[in-house]
Amino acid sequence: MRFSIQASSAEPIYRQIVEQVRRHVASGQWKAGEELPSVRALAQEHAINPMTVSKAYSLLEAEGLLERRRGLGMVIADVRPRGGLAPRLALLEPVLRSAARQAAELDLRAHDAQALFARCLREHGVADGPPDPESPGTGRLP
Amino acid sequence: MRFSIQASSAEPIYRQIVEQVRRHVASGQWKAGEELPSVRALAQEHAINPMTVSKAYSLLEAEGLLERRRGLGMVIADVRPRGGLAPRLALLEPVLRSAARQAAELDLRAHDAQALFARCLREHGVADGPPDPESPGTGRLP
Amino acid sequence: MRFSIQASSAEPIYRQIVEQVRRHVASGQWKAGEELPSVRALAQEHAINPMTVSKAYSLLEAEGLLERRRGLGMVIADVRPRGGLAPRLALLEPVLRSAARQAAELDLRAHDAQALFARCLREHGVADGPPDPESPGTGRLP
Amino acid sequence: MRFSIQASSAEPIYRQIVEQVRRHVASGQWKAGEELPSVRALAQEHAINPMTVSKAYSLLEAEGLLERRRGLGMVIADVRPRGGLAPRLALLEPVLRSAARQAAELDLRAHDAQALFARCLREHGVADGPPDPESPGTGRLP
DNA sequence: GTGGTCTAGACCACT
DNA sequence: GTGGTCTAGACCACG
Repeated sequence: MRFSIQASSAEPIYRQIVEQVRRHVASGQWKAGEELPSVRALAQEHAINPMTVSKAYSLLEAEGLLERRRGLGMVIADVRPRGGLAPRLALLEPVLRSAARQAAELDLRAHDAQALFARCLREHGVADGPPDPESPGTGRLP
Repeated sequence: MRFSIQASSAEPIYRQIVEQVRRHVASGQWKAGEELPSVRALAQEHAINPMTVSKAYSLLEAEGLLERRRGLGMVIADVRPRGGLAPRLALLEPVLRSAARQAAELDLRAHDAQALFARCLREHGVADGPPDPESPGTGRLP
Repeated sequence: MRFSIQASSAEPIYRQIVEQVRRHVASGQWKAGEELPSVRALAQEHAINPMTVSKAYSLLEAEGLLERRRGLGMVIADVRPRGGLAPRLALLEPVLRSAARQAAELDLRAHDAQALFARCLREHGVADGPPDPESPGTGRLP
Repeated sequence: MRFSIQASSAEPIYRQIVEQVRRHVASGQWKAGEELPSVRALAQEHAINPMTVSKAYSLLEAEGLLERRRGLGMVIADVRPRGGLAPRLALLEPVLRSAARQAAELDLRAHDAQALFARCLREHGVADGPPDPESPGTGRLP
Protein backbone atom coordinates (compact mmCIF):
# COMPACT_ATOMS: atom_id res chain seq x y z
CA MET A 1 0.00 0.00 0.00
CA ARG A 2 2.23 2.71 -1.33
CA PHE A 3 1.58 6.39 -1.85
CA SER A 4 3.33 8.61 -4.35
CA ILE A 5 3.74 12.10 -2.92
CA GLN A 6 5.25 15.03 -4.76
CA ALA A 7 5.79 17.97 -2.45
CA SER A 8 6.67 20.16 -5.41
CA SER A 9 3.38 19.58 -7.18
CA ALA A 10 0.79 22.30 -7.38
CA GLU A 11 -1.71 19.87 -5.91
CA PRO A 12 -1.79 20.09 -2.11
CA ILE A 13 -0.24 17.11 -0.38
CA TYR A 14 -3.33 16.22 1.64
CA ARG A 15 -5.31 16.15 -1.56
CA GLN A 16 -2.84 13.87 -3.29
CA ILE A 17 -3.35 11.38 -0.47
CA VAL A 18 -7.13 11.67 -0.54
CA GLU A 19 -7.42 11.14 -4.26
CA GLN A 20 -4.99 8.27 -4.36
CA VAL A 21 -7.03 6.45 -1.73
CA ARG A 22 -10.23 7.19 -3.63
CA ARG A 23 -8.83 5.78 -6.84
CA HIS A 24 -7.31 2.68 -5.32
CA VAL A 25 -10.53 1.89 -3.50
CA ALA A 26 -12.68 2.58 -6.54
CA SER A 27 -10.56 0.21 -8.60
CA GLY A 28 -10.72 -2.50 -5.97
CA GLN A 29 -6.96 -2.58 -5.60
CA TRP A 30 -7.36 -1.69 -1.93
CA LYS A 31 -10.09 -3.78 -0.29
CA ALA A 32 -12.31 -3.39 2.73
CA GLY A 33 -10.51 -4.15 5.98
CA GLU A 34 -7.01 -3.52 4.75
CA GLU A 35 -4.94 -1.32 7.06
CA LEU A 36 -3.49 1.97 5.97
CA PRO A 37 -0.03 3.05 7.07
CA SER A 38 -0.10 4.95 10.37
CA VAL A 39 -0.11 8.71 10.26
CA ARG A 40 3.40 9.01 11.56
CA ALA A 41 4.77 6.20 9.40
CA LEU A 42 3.40 7.76 6.23
CA ALA A 43 4.56 11.20 7.33
CA GLN A 44 8.06 10.01 8.07
CA GLU A 45 8.34 8.01 4.87
CA HIS A 46 7.64 11.05 2.71
CA ALA A 47 9.12 13.68 5.00
CA ILE A 48 5.86 15.52 5.34
CA ASN A 49 3.98 16.91 8.31
CA PRO A 50 1.91 14.34 10.28
CA MET A 51 -0.84 16.94 10.46
CA THR A 52 -1.09 16.76 6.70
CA VAL A 53 -1.59 13.00 6.72
CA SER A 54 -4.03 13.26 9.56
CA LYS A 55 -6.06 15.84 7.67
CA ALA A 56 -6.26 13.56 4.64
CA TYR A 57 -7.33 10.55 6.73
CA SER A 58 -9.96 12.60 8.51
CA LEU A 59 -11.44 13.77 5.24
CA LEU A 60 -11.56 10.20 3.98
CA GLU A 61 -13.19 9.06 7.20
CA ALA A 62 -15.82 11.80 6.91
CA GLU A 63 -16.39 10.63 3.37
CA GLY A 64 -16.95 7.09 4.58
CA LEU A 65 -14.05 5.57 2.70
CA LEU A 66 -11.96 4.91 5.82
CA GLU A 67 -12.87 3.67 9.25
CA ARG A 68 -11.02 4.38 12.44
CA ARG A 69 -10.36 1.12 14.35
CA ARG A 70 -9.31 2.23 17.81
CA GLY A 71 -5.85 1.00 18.62
CA LEU A 72 -5.38 -0.40 15.15
CA GLY A 73 -5.30 2.67 12.96
CA MET A 74 -7.34 3.29 9.86
CA VAL A 75 -8.71 0.57 7.62
CA ILE A 76 -10.52 0.67 4.31
CA ALA A 77 -14.26 0.84 5.03
CA ASP A 78 -16.76 -1.64 3.71
CA VAL A 79 -18.17 0.29 0.80
CA ARG A 80 -20.79 -1.79 -0.91
CA PRO A 81 -21.11 -1.01 -4.59
CA ARG A 82 -17.49 -0.59 -5.59
CA GLY A 83 -15.95 -1.89 -8.70
CA GLY A 84 -17.93 -1.06 -11.82
CA LEU A 85 -16.28 0.64 -14.75
CA ALA A 86 -18.53 3.69 -14.69
CA PRO A 87 -17.49 5.10 -11.29
CA ARG A 88 -13.85 4.78 -12.22
CA LEU A 89 -14.36 6.61 -15.48
CA ALA A 90 -16.27 9.27 -13.58
CA LEU A 91 -13.17 9.85 -11.47
CA LEU A 92 -11.01 10.14 -14.56
CA GLU A 93 -13.31 12.41 -16.51
CA PRO A 94 -12.47 15.80 -14.96
CA VAL A 95 -8.81 15.67 -15.87
CA LEU A 96 -9.63 14.51 -19.39
CA ARG A 97 -12.14 17.29 -19.88
CA SER A 98 -9.50 19.77 -18.82
CA ALA A 99 -7.04 18.21 -21.23
CA ALA A 100 -9.57 18.44 -24.04
CA ARG A 101 -10.16 22.14 -23.32
CA GLN A 102 -6.44 22.78 -23.46
CA ALA A 103 -6.14 20.87 -26.71
CA ALA A 104 -8.86 23.07 -28.18
CA GLU A 105 -7.07 26.26 -27.11
CA LEU A 106 -3.88 24.87 -28.62
CA ASP A 107 -5.71 24.32 -31.89
CA LEU A 108 -4.61 20.69 -31.94
CA ARG A 109 -6.15 17.87 -33.95
CA ALA A 110 -7.80 15.09 -31.97
CA HIS A 111 -5.51 12.58 -33.62
CA ASP A 112 -2.38 14.26 -32.28
CA ALA A 113 -3.74 14.67 -28.77
CA GLN A 114 -4.80 11.04 -28.65
CA ALA A 115 -1.43 9.82 -29.91
CA LEU A 116 0.24 11.74 -27.11
CA PHE A 117 -2.19 10.34 -24.55
CA ALA A 118 -1.51 6.83 -25.79
CA ARG A 119 2.19 7.33 -25.22
CA CYS A 120 1.58 8.67 -21.71
CA LEU A 121 -0.59 5.68 -20.88
CA ARG A 122 2.09 3.31 -22.10
CA GLU A 123 4.73 5.05 -20.04
CA HIS A 124 2.59 4.66 -16.96
CA GLY A 125 2.11 0.99 -17.56
CA VAL A 126 -1.56 1.11 -18.42
CA ALA A 127 -2.24 -2.13 -20.23
CA ASP A 128 -4.44 -2.30 -23.27
CA GLY A 129 -5.68 -5.86 -22.91
CA PRO A 130 -8.83 -6.94 -21.08
CA PRO A 131 -8.72 -6.60 -17.29
CA ASP A 132 -7.92 -9.54 -15.01
CA PRO A 133 -11.15 -11.57 -14.62
CA GLU A 134 -10.61 -11.35 -10.82
CA SER A 135 -10.79 -7.62 -11.10
CA PRO A 136 -14.20 -6.14 -10.31
CA GLY A 137 -14.48 -4.02 -13.39
CA THR A 138 -14.87 -5.94 -16.63
CA GLY A 139 -17.28 -3.72 -18.46
CA ARG A 140 -16.44 -1.88 -21.60
CA LEU A 141 -17.26 1.54 -22.82
CA PRO A 142 -19.98 1.44 -25.47
CA MET B 1 -8.39 38.60 -29.05
CA ARG B 2 -10.81 37.35 -26.49
CA PHE B 3 -10.21 35.84 -23.07
CA SER B 4 -12.46 33.43 -21.26
CA ILE B 5 -12.31 34.12 -17.54
CA GLN B 6 -14.13 32.07 -14.93
CA ALA B 7 -13.94 33.73 -11.56
CA SER B 8 -15.46 30.66 -9.94
CA SER B 9 -12.71 28.32 -11.11
CA ALA B 10 -10.15 26.94 -8.71
CA GLU B 11 -7.48 28.23 -11.05
CA PRO B 12 -6.49 31.79 -10.14
CA ILE B 13 -7.69 34.42 -12.58
CA TYR B 14 -4.22 35.74 -13.35
CA ARG B 15 -3.12 32.22 -14.18
CA GLN B 16 -6.05 31.64 -16.52
CA ILE B 17 -4.91 34.70 -18.43
CA VAL B 18 -1.29 33.58 -18.47
CA GLU B 19 -2.05 30.13 -19.77
CA GLN B 20 -4.50 31.29 -22.39
CA VAL B 21 -1.90 33.63 -23.80
CA ARG B 22 0.68 30.84 -23.75
CA ARG B 23 -1.56 28.48 -25.67
CA HIS B 24 -2.78 31.00 -28.20
CA VAL B 25 0.77 32.11 -28.93
CA ALA B 26 2.03 28.55 -29.13
CA SER B 27 -0.71 27.65 -31.57
CA GLY B 28 0.04 30.67 -33.73
CA GLN B 29 -3.49 32.02 -33.29
CA TRP B 30 -1.97 35.17 -31.78
CA LYS B 31 1.01 36.48 -33.71
CA ALA B 32 4.03 38.64 -32.93
CA GLY B 33 3.23 42.33 -32.86
CA GLU B 34 -0.48 41.99 -32.14
CA GLU B 35 -1.70 44.22 -29.35
CA LEU B 36 -3.30 42.82 -26.24
CA PRO B 37 -6.30 44.49 -24.67
CA SER B 38 -5.26 47.16 -22.22
CA VAL B 39 -5.11 46.28 -18.55
CA ARG B 40 -8.05 48.52 -17.78
CA ALA B 41 -10.15 47.31 -20.71
CA LEU B 42 -9.67 43.63 -19.93
CA ALA B 43 -10.33 44.27 -16.26
CA GLN B 44 -13.54 46.11 -16.94
CA GLU B 45 -14.76 43.61 -19.51
CA HIS B 46 -14.57 40.75 -17.03
CA ALA B 47 -15.31 42.79 -13.92
CA ILE B 48 -12.02 42.00 -12.29
CA ASN B 49 -9.36 44.17 -10.73
CA PRO B 50 -6.81 45.82 -13.05
CA MET B 51 -4.03 44.62 -10.74
CA THR B 52 -4.99 41.05 -11.48
CA VAL B 53 -4.62 41.61 -15.20
CA SER B 54 -1.43 43.55 -14.67
CA LYS B 55 0.04 40.68 -12.69
CA ALA B 56 -0.65 38.27 -15.52
CA TYR B 57 0.84 40.61 -18.11
CA SER B 58 3.94 41.17 -15.99
CA LEU B 59 4.52 37.45 -15.64
CA LEU B 60 4.18 36.99 -19.37
CA GLU B 61 6.60 39.82 -19.97
CA ALA B 62 9.14 38.25 -17.59
CA GLU B 63 8.64 35.03 -19.52
CA GLY B 64 9.41 36.81 -22.77
CA LEU B 65 6.05 36.17 -24.41
CA LEU B 66 4.90 39.76 -24.20
CA GLU B 67 6.70 43.03 -24.76
CA ARG B 68 5.90 46.32 -23.15
CA ARG B 69 5.57 49.26 -25.54
CA ARG B 70 5.94 52.04 -23.04
CA GLY B 71 2.96 54.29 -22.94
CA LEU B 72 1.23 52.25 -25.60
CA GLY B 73 0.44 48.85 -24.18
CA MET B 74 1.54 45.24 -24.47
CA VAL B 75 2.12 43.32 -27.69
CA ILE B 76 2.92 39.71 -28.45
CA ALA B 77 6.70 39.40 -28.47
CA ASP B 78 8.64 38.22 -31.46
CA VAL B 79 9.29 34.72 -30.26
CA ARG B 80 10.95 32.79 -33.04
CA PRO B 81 9.89 29.14 -33.04
CA ARG B 82 6.17 29.77 -33.21
CA GLY B 83 3.65 27.42 -34.54
CA GLY B 84 5.21 23.95 -34.75
CA LEU B 85 3.37 20.91 -33.46
CA ALA B 86 5.99 19.92 -30.88
CA PRO B 87 5.74 22.98 -28.61
CA ARG B 88 1.99 22.67 -28.51
CA LEU B 89 2.16 19.02 -27.55
CA ALA B 90 4.72 19.94 -24.89
CA LEU B 91 2.14 22.26 -23.33
CA LEU B 92 -0.48 19.54 -23.41
CA GLU B 93 1.74 16.78 -22.04
CA PRO B 94 1.63 17.58 -18.31
CA VAL B 95 -2.12 17.22 -18.01
CA LEU B 96 -2.09 14.03 -20.07
CA ARG B 97 0.67 12.54 -17.94
CA SER B 98 -1.40 13.31 -14.88
CA ALA B 99 -4.41 11.70 -16.51
CA ALA B 100 -2.39 8.61 -17.35
CA ARG B 101 -1.17 8.33 -13.76
CA GLN B 102 -4.75 8.53 -12.54
CA ALA B 103 -5.83 5.90 -15.04
CA ALA B 104 -3.12 3.61 -13.72
CA GLU B 105 -4.23 4.15 -10.13
CA LEU B 106 -7.79 3.40 -11.23
CA ASP B 107 -6.57 0.17 -12.83
CA LEU B 108 -8.23 1.12 -16.07
CA ARG B 109 -7.47 -0.35 -19.49
CA ALA B 110 -5.91 2.00 -22.01
CA HIS B 111 -8.77 1.36 -24.37
CA ASP B 112 -11.37 2.68 -21.94
CA ALA B 113 -9.37 5.77 -21.02
CA GLN B 114 -8.83 6.62 -24.64
CA ALA B 115 -12.48 6.17 -25.51
CA LEU B 116 -13.38 8.62 -22.76
CA PHE B 117 -10.78 11.09 -23.93
CA ALA B 118 -12.10 10.85 -27.47
CA ARG B 119 -15.54 11.78 -26.23
CA CYS B 120 -14.19 14.75 -24.28
CA LEU B 121 -12.32 15.98 -27.34
CA ARG B 122 -15.44 15.72 -29.43
CA GLU B 123 -17.45 17.67 -26.87
CA HIS B 124 -14.88 20.45 -26.95
CA GLY B 125 -14.99 20.68 -30.69
CA VAL B 126 -11.53 19.32 -31.35
CA ALA B 127 -11.58 18.25 -34.97
CA ASP B 128 -10.04 15.03 -36.08
CA GLY B 129 -9.21 15.89 -39.67
CA PRO B 130 -5.90 17.30 -40.87
CA PRO B 131 -5.25 20.87 -39.80
CA ASP B 132 -6.03 23.76 -42.10
CA PRO B 133 -3.09 24.10 -44.53
CA GLU B 134 -2.90 27.78 -43.46
CA SER B 135 -2.33 26.61 -39.92
CA PRO B 136 1.30 26.56 -38.85
CA GLY B 137 1.31 23.00 -37.52
CA THR B 138 0.85 20.33 -40.11
CA GLY B 139 3.19 17.72 -38.72
CA ARG B 140 2.07 14.46 -37.28
CA LEU B 141 3.13 12.56 -34.23
CA PRO B 142 5.42 9.67 -35.24
CA MET C 1 20.25 37.10 6.02
CA ARG C 2 19.79 40.82 5.93
CA PHE C 3 18.35 43.03 3.24
CA SER C 4 19.15 46.66 2.65
CA ILE C 5 16.07 48.49 1.43
CA GLN C 6 16.00 52.12 0.43
CA ALA C 7 12.46 53.31 -0.08
CA SER C 8 13.75 56.57 -1.49
CA SER C 9 15.69 54.94 -4.31
CA ALA C 10 14.49 55.15 -7.88
CA GLU C 11 14.76 51.38 -8.05
CA PRO C 12 11.47 49.77 -7.00
CA ILE C 13 11.57 48.07 -3.61
CA TYR C 14 10.55 44.68 -4.95
CA ARG C 15 13.38 44.87 -7.45
CA GLN C 16 15.92 45.75 -4.81
CA ILE C 17 14.93 42.57 -3.02
CA VAL C 18 15.08 40.49 -6.18
CA GLU C 19 18.52 41.69 -7.17
CA GLN C 20 19.98 41.36 -3.72
CA VAL C 21 18.88 37.75 -3.57
CA ARG C 22 20.31 37.13 -7.03
CA ARG C 23 23.68 38.52 -6.07
CA HIS C 24 23.91 36.84 -2.70
CA VAL C 25 23.01 33.49 -4.23
CA ALA C 26 25.39 33.97 -7.14
CA SER C 27 28.21 34.78 -4.75
CA GLY C 28 27.49 31.76 -2.60
CA GLN C 29 26.87 33.91 0.45
CA TRP C 30 23.37 32.46 0.63
CA LYS C 31 23.26 28.71 0.11
CA ALA C 32 20.67 26.20 -1.03
CA GLY C 33 18.22 25.29 1.69
CA GLU C 34 18.64 28.42 3.76
CA GLU C 35 15.36 30.00 4.81
CA LEU C 36 14.46 33.53 3.83
CA PRO C 37 12.75 35.85 6.27
CA SER C 38 9.00 35.46 6.13
CA VAL C 39 7.04 37.88 4.03
CA ARG C 40 5.48 39.45 7.06
CA ALA C 41 8.75 39.68 9.00
CA LEU C 42 10.66 41.33 6.19
CA ALA C 43 7.79 43.68 5.53
CA GLN C 44 7.57 44.75 9.15
CA GLU C 45 11.31 45.13 9.54
CA HIS C 46 11.52 47.62 6.72
CA ALA C 47 8.09 49.14 7.18
CA ILE C 48 6.90 48.13 3.74
CA ASN C 49 3.81 46.32 2.54
CA PRO C 50 3.82 42.50 2.69
CA MET C 51 2.53 42.42 -0.89
CA THR C 52 5.71 44.12 -2.03
CA VAL C 53 7.83 41.44 -0.44
CA SER C 54 5.53 38.74 -1.73
CA LYS C 55 5.88 40.07 -5.25
CA ALA C 56 9.65 39.87 -5.05
CA TYR C 57 9.56 36.34 -3.67
CA SER C 58 7.13 35.22 -6.35
CA LEU C 59 9.36 36.55 -9.10
CA LEU C 60 12.34 34.77 -7.61
CA GLU C 61 10.34 31.58 -7.38
CA ALA C 62 9.34 31.87 -11.05
CA GLU C 63 13.00 32.40 -11.82
CA GLY C 64 13.89 29.21 -9.97
CA LEU C 65 16.09 30.84 -7.34
CA LEU C 66 13.66 30.28 -4.51
CA GLU C 67 11.46 27.35 -3.59
CA ARG C 68 8.20 27.51 -1.73
CA ARG C 69 7.92 25.15 1.20
CA ARG C 70 4.17 25.19 1.62
CA GLY C 71 3.13 26.39 5.01
CA LEU C 72 6.72 26.87 6.04
CA GLY C 73 8.18 29.67 3.96
CA MET C 74 10.68 30.21 1.19
CA VAL C 75 14.14 28.69 0.95
CA ILE C 76 17.03 29.18 -1.44
CA ALA C 77 16.57 26.64 -4.25
CA ASP C 78 19.12 24.02 -5.08
CA VAL C 79 20.58 25.73 -8.11
CA ARG C 80 23.57 23.73 -9.26
CA PRO C 81 26.28 25.95 -10.68
CA ARG C 82 26.68 28.15 -7.64
CA GLY C 83 29.69 30.13 -6.72
CA GLY C 84 31.99 30.36 -9.75
CA LEU C 85 33.54 33.65 -10.78
CA ALA C 86 31.97 33.80 -14.23
CA PRO C 87 28.29 34.02 -13.21
CA ARG C 88 29.11 36.80 -10.78
CA LEU C 89 30.94 38.79 -13.41
CA ALA C 90 28.02 38.22 -15.75
CA LEU C 91 25.76 39.94 -13.22
CA LEU C 92 28.17 42.84 -12.92
CA GLU C 93 28.75 43.29 -16.63
CA PRO C 94 25.63 45.24 -17.60
CA VAL C 95 26.32 48.13 -15.27
CA LEU C 96 29.95 48.25 -16.31
CA ARG C 97 29.03 48.25 -19.99
CA SER C 98 26.72 51.15 -19.30
CA ALA C 99 29.51 52.94 -17.45
CA ALA C 100 31.89 52.37 -20.35
CA ARG C 101 29.37 53.77 -22.81
CA GLN C 102 28.97 56.86 -20.66
CA ALA C 103 32.74 57.24 -20.42
CA ALA C 104 32.96 57.14 -24.18
CA GLU C 105 30.26 59.78 -24.51
CA LEU C 106 32.16 61.90 -22.00
CA ASP C 107 35.29 61.48 -24.10
CA LEU C 108 37.20 60.30 -21.05
CA ARG C 109 40.47 58.38 -21.08
CA ALA C 110 40.33 54.82 -19.79
CA HIS C 111 42.93 55.66 -17.19
CA ASP C 112 40.77 58.31 -15.57
CA ALA C 113 37.63 56.19 -15.56
CA GLN C 114 39.45 53.30 -13.99
CA ALA C 115 41.01 55.48 -11.32
CA LEU C 116 37.54 56.69 -10.37
CA PHE C 117 36.19 53.15 -10.31
CA ALA C 118 39.06 52.08 -8.08
CA ARG C 119 38.14 54.76 -5.61
CA CYS C 120 34.48 53.74 -5.64
CA LEU C 121 35.43 50.13 -5.01
CA ARG C 122 37.61 51.13 -2.09
CA GLU C 123 34.83 53.21 -0.59
CA HIS C 124 32.48 50.22 -0.78
CA GLY C 125 34.97 47.99 0.96
CA VAL C 126 35.77 45.79 -2.00
CA ALA C 127 39.05 44.13 -1.11
CA ASP C 128 41.79 43.77 -3.65
CA GLY C 129 43.54 40.70 -2.25
CA PRO C 130 42.77 37.13 -3.25
CA PRO C 131 39.42 35.84 -2.04
CA ASP C 132 39.13 33.85 1.14
CA PRO C 133 40.06 30.22 0.31
CA GLU C 134 36.73 29.22 1.88
CA SER C 135 34.97 31.38 -0.66
CA PRO C 136 33.63 29.51 -3.69
CA GLY C 137 35.17 31.73 -6.34
CA THR C 138 38.92 31.59 -6.53
CA GLY C 139 39.37 31.95 -10.25
CA ARG C 140 40.88 34.95 -11.92
CA LEU C 141 39.96 36.84 -15.01
CA PRO C 142 42.27 35.90 -17.91
CA MET D 1 25.35 64.64 -33.96
CA ARG D 2 24.02 61.19 -33.49
CA PHE D 3 21.94 59.74 -30.70
CA SER D 4 21.83 56.13 -29.64
CA ILE D 5 18.34 55.20 -28.49
CA GLN D 6 17.33 51.82 -27.13
CA ALA D 7 13.58 51.57 -26.73
CA SER D 8 13.96 48.28 -24.89
CA SER D 9 16.18 49.72 -22.19
CA ALA D 10 14.88 50.22 -18.69
CA GLU D 11 15.95 53.85 -18.94
CA PRO D 12 13.17 56.05 -20.32
CA ILE D 13 13.77 57.30 -23.83
CA TYR D 14 13.50 60.97 -22.96
CA ARG D 15 16.13 60.48 -20.29
CA GLN D 16 18.51 58.73 -22.66
CA ILE D 17 18.35 61.80 -24.87
CA VAL D 18 18.83 64.22 -22.00
CA GLU D 19 21.84 62.45 -20.59
CA GLN D 20 23.50 61.97 -23.95
CA VAL D 21 23.27 65.70 -24.59
CA ARG D 22 24.63 66.43 -21.13
CA ARG D 23 27.64 64.20 -21.64
CA HIS D 24 28.45 65.39 -25.14
CA VAL D 25 28.27 69.00 -24.03
CA ALA D 26 30.29 68.38 -20.88
CA SER D 27 33.01 66.73 -22.92
CA GLY D 28 33.10 69.56 -25.43
CA GLN D 29 32.24 67.23 -28.30
CA TRP D 30 29.14 69.31 -28.99
CA LYS D 31 29.90 73.01 -28.88
CA ALA D 32 27.89 76.17 -28.30
CA GLY D 33 25.83 77.20 -31.30
CA GLU D 34 25.66 73.79 -32.96
CA GLU D 35 22.18 72.80 -34.10
CA LEU D 36 20.40 69.73 -32.77
CA PRO D 37 18.29 67.57 -35.06
CA SER D 38 14.70 68.75 -35.22
CA VAL D 39 12.15 67.07 -33.01
CA ARG D 40 10.43 65.33 -35.86
CA ALA D 41 13.66 64.31 -37.58
CA LEU D 42 15.02 62.70 -34.45
CA ALA D 43 11.68 61.09 -33.73
CA GLN D 44 11.39 59.64 -37.20
CA GLU D 45 14.97 58.41 -37.28
CA HIS D 46 14.49 56.32 -34.14
CA ALA D 47 10.82 55.53 -34.59
CA ILE D 48 9.84 57.18 -31.35
CA ASN D 49 7.13 59.63 -30.43
CA PRO D 50 7.88 63.29 -31.22
CA MET D 51 6.42 64.18 -27.83
CA THR D 52 9.20 62.18 -26.23
CA VAL D 53 11.89 64.14 -28.07
CA SER D 54 10.14 67.38 -27.32
CA LYS D 55 10.03 66.57 -23.62
CA ALA D 56 13.76 65.88 -23.58
CA TYR D 57 14.56 69.12 -25.40
CA SER D 58 12.35 71.10 -23.07
CA LEU D 59 14.08 69.68 -20.03
CA LEU D 60 17.45 70.55 -21.49
CA GLU D 61 16.25 74.05 -22.28
CA ALA D 62 15.01 74.50 -18.72
CA GLU D 63 18.40 73.28 -17.56
CA GLY D 64 20.09 75.92 -19.70
CA LEU D 65 21.98 73.47 -21.89
CA LEU D 66 19.91 74.17 -24.98
CA GLU D 67 18.51 77.35 -26.44
CA ARG D 68 15.47 77.67 -28.63
CA ARG D 69 16.27 79.74 -31.75
CA ARG D 70 12.91 80.59 -33.21
CA GLY D 71 12.59 79.24 -36.68
CA LEU D 72 15.90 77.48 -36.47
CA GLY D 73 15.33 74.79 -33.89
CA MET D 74 17.42 74.09 -30.82
CA VAL D 75 21.10 74.87 -30.52
CA ILE D 76 23.66 74.13 -27.85
CA ALA D 77 23.67 77.02 -25.40
CA ASP D 78 26.74 79.00 -24.53
CA VAL D 79 27.66 77.40 -21.25
CA ARG D 80 30.76 79.05 -19.90
CA PRO D 81 32.82 76.77 -17.74
CA ARG D 82 32.62 73.53 -19.65
CA GLY D 83 35.42 71.21 -20.29
CA GLY D 84 37.40 70.40 -17.15
CA LEU D 85 37.99 66.81 -16.17
CA ALA D 86 36.23 67.09 -12.83
CA PRO D 87 32.69 67.78 -14.10
CA ARG D 88 32.93 64.88 -16.49
CA LEU D 89 34.04 62.52 -13.77
CA ALA D 90 31.20 63.82 -11.64
CA LEU D 91 28.78 62.71 -14.35
CA LEU D 92 30.36 59.27 -14.47
CA GLU D 93 30.54 58.73 -10.73
CA PRO D 94 26.95 57.63 -10.00
CA VAL D 95 27.04 54.63 -12.29
CA LEU D 96 30.44 53.60 -10.97
CA ARG D 97 29.28 53.87 -7.38
CA SER D 98 26.36 51.64 -8.24
CA ALA D 99 28.70 49.18 -9.92
CA ALA D 100 30.95 49.16 -6.85
CA ARG D 101 27.99 48.45 -4.59
CA GLN D 102 26.97 45.53 -6.80
CA ALA D 103 30.52 44.21 -6.80
CA ALA D 104 30.49 44.26 -3.02
CA GLU D 105 27.20 42.33 -2.87
CA LEU D 106 28.67 39.85 -5.33
CA ASP D 107 31.65 39.38 -3.02
CA LEU D 108 34.01 40.12 -5.89
CA ARG D 109 37.66 41.19 -5.60
CA ALA D 110 38.51 44.65 -6.85
CA HIS D 111 41.01 43.17 -9.27
CA ASP D 112 38.35 41.11 -11.06
CA ALA D 113 35.87 43.96 -11.26
CA GLN D 114 38.51 46.28 -12.66
CA ALA D 115 39.65 43.77 -15.25
CA LEU D 116 36.08 43.46 -16.45
CA PHE D 117 35.67 47.21 -16.57
CA ALA D 118 38.87 47.51 -18.59
CA ARG D 119 37.48 45.11 -21.14
CA CYS D 120 34.21 47.04 -21.36
CA LEU D 121 36.08 50.28 -21.89
CA ARG D 122 38.11 48.72 -24.65
CA GLU D 123 35.01 47.39 -26.35
CA HIS D 124 33.48 50.86 -26.32
CA GLY D 125 36.55 52.39 -27.87
CA VAL D 126 37.70 54.35 -24.84
CA ALA D 127 41.33 55.12 -25.50
CA ASP D 128 43.93 54.86 -22.80
CA GLY D 129 46.39 57.47 -24.08
CA PRO D 130 46.39 61.17 -23.22
CA PRO D 131 43.47 63.19 -24.60
CA ASP D 132 43.75 65.20 -27.77
CA PRO D 133 45.40 68.57 -26.90
CA GLU D 134 42.50 70.29 -28.65
CA SER D 135 40.18 68.66 -26.21
CA PRO D 136 39.22 70.81 -23.26
CA GLY D 137 40.01 68.25 -20.60
CA THR D 138 43.67 67.49 -20.13
CA GLY D 139 43.81 67.10 -16.41
CA ARG D 140 44.53 63.84 -14.68
CA LEU D 141 43.09 62.21 -11.64
CA PRO D 142 45.49 62.52 -8.73
C1' DG E 1 2.46 30.04 11.68
C1' DT E 2 3.29 30.30 6.28
C1' DG E 3 2.37 32.38 1.39
C1' DG E 4 -1.47 33.28 -2.32
C1' DT E 5 -5.13 35.81 -4.25
C1' DC E 6 -8.07 39.47 -4.97
C1' DT E 7 -10.02 44.05 -4.24
C1' DA E 8 -9.86 49.13 -3.92
C1' DG E 9 -7.66 53.19 -4.53
C1' DA E 10 -3.81 56.34 -4.83
C1' DC E 11 0.11 58.23 -7.23
C1' DC E 12 3.72 58.14 -10.64
C1' DA E 13 6.13 57.74 -15.15
C1' DC E 14 5.99 57.39 -19.98
C1' DT E 15 4.22 58.44 -24.62
C1' DG F 1 -4.14 57.25 -23.09
C1' DT F 2 -0.73 53.34 -21.38
C1' DG F 3 1.39 50.22 -17.50
C1' DG F 4 4.05 50.27 -12.78
C1' DT F 5 4.33 50.66 -7.96
C1' DC F 6 2.84 50.76 -3.46
C1' DT F 7 -0.48 50.67 0.32
C1' DA F 8 -4.25 48.65 3.10
C1' DG F 9 -7.05 45.11 4.22
C1' DA F 10 -9.73 40.96 3.51
C1' DC F 11 -10.10 36.03 2.92
C1' DC F 12 -8.32 31.50 1.73
C1' DA F 13 -5.35 27.29 1.67
C1' DC F 14 -1.71 24.80 3.60
C1' DG F 15 0.98 22.67 7.34
